[in-house]
Amino acid sequence: MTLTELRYIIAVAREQHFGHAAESCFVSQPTLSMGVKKLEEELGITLFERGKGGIAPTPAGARIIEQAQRVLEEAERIKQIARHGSDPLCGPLRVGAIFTIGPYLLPHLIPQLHDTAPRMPLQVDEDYTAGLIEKLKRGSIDVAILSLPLEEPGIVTWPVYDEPFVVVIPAEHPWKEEKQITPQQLATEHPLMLGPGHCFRDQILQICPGCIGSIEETQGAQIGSSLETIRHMVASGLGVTILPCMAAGVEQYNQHLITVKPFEKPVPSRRVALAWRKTFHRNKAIEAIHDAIKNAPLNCIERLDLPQPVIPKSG
Amino acid sequence: MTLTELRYIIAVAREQHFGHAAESCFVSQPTLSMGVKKLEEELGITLFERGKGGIAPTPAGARIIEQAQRVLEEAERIKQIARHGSDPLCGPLRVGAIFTIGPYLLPHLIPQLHDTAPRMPLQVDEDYTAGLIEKLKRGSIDVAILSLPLEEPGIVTWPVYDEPFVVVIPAEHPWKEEKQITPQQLATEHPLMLGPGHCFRDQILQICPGCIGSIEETQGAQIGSSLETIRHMVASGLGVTILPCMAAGVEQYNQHLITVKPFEKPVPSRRVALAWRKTFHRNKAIEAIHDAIKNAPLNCIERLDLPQPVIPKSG
DNA sequence: TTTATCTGATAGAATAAAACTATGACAATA
DNA sequence: TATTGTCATAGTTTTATTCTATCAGATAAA
Repeated sequence: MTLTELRYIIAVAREQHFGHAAESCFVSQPTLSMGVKKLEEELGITLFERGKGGIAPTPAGARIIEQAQRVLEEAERIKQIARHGSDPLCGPLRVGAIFTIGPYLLPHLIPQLHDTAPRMPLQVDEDYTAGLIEKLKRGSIDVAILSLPLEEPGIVTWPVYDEPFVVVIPAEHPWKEEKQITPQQLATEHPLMLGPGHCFRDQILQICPGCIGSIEETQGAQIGSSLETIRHMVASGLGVTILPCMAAGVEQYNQHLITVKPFEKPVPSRRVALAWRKTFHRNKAIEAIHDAIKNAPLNCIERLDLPQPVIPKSG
Repeated sequence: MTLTELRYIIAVAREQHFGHAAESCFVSQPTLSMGVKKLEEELGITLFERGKGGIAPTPAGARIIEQAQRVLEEAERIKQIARHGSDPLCGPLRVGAIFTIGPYLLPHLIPQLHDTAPRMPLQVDEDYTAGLIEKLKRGSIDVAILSLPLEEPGIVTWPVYDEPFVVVIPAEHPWKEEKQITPQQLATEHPLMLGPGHCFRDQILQICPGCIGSIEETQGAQIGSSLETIRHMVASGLGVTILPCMAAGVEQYNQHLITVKPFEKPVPSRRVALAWRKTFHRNKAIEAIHDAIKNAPLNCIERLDLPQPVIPKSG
């Protein structure tokens, strides 16, 4: 597979005509035909249906043409970087975040970064911790926002803030007069939880080992697929739950249906950190994310204000 | 520039040694050296500092190596598509959304899609309408979520829901006893607005032409960079504003500081639609997004339930 | 200092790939 | 049936890539 071949198939898809496509690529028609054929042979599939009524991409061909366009676009960006220098705040940054942080934190970051790094659009990817680590290593994302602890060779972490957990109960729950809740109390109530894979689920089980009993009972539909779902389940009176404080924000339409209660001290919390490859060199970009979080209008978290870890030169 | 050359520079960056890099690429050392040199000449910059103490990428070189990795990763995905067929619900989907929709809608979509299309991770990109259109056309995103009207050659739109606007005022505002607000009333209060470029700003001005007077007065710091900022400004008593209903959800920490009032009928609203290239063929993926919105637990919007527009074969 | 040893760069030949021109096969149209 | 337009194939030329062999500079050991 070569970039030239990819340009050929894109031209064919655009022009729907081998001759015209060849012309637009400044090569002869047989050259282009051979290029397309060679790629088809390498991939082992037909990309274009050459029949009566002109040229049409096969279903798989259409996908591959889209993908080819991406490849060329990414390749073009190499030339841009070469031309416009290496300002780390220029060019998109791929940020991954775990499901239980992304939707609550990122909306506050994006406007901030719009001011501090206007030439650095964020591309957001939400996944489980395990998926983010794999994507980081593959180079598929640049930075991950996730929950500590994390020990991974080749990955640096920078703790940013601690996020306390809170207890969320239906408005008409027996605990509605309680000031604080203890983990022991919770164990008796079978709190609703996320499914396996979410690190937040494991954190709940660590705080409140008694909750383990509720897993069997909440198998299937009772296990929420997202914190939003779980909050709706609480609002519907299906049970109580533990949420990170940023996820406890009450939507307008059910603000009278749920009640948020703090934990008794010591308040359980999770430590949220940025993570990136040691070989990633846009430190200024990482710093921009960090500072955006620092300045975000969020009042329930406890910022840590640590210096950015310095990566010693390997070799 | 060739994919081979990109593989070479990645290998050099990884091995920090031309000879070892050549070995890992199964070519001779001079071949690899020449390839690197050729790429450096084409780009017009030095990628690696060859000096005492081994090989180190230059700042721009480091960026380019990262980018090269992305190019190869995207290229690799072509082979995957060829192997694993063309299931439209398999493989990442790049979704763009305007700033005033993304943060409020997407968090509800992601868990839905996690169930209905688990093998289709979303990659989210937030931008202005103009930026989204350009990215759509470039093939940099696959689908955009934006506000109508939109007439753009080569782009199809599918209206999904109408989102009413609401008026948001500080809790201790003179209007706190009003049941409904009229556009005429608003014009007297100089509502806070987003900066130019946001289509939501233009929509406000259309509903309430009297608001135009406030632009001069609110120039500079008074213009919010995001709806979140504006909401905080309202909570601080700096003024009133108009928000799309989904953005009016009250955060826990200021739920006593702001009040939401409906508009007098006819309630102004915006029509939100999906938009994609006519040449984009993953209709099932578009449908999955549409259905996820349809089933999202959002009660203030009015779903339209139209059929997906059929794109006639061009030719 | 001298001498191995290791680094990456260079030169010229051999090989492989890609491009061209010319032509062929097939289908739709006049 | 002839014509036109389509894309595929053949054979040749040109270009690019890769190889082996060798060089020049730096470093470490004798």
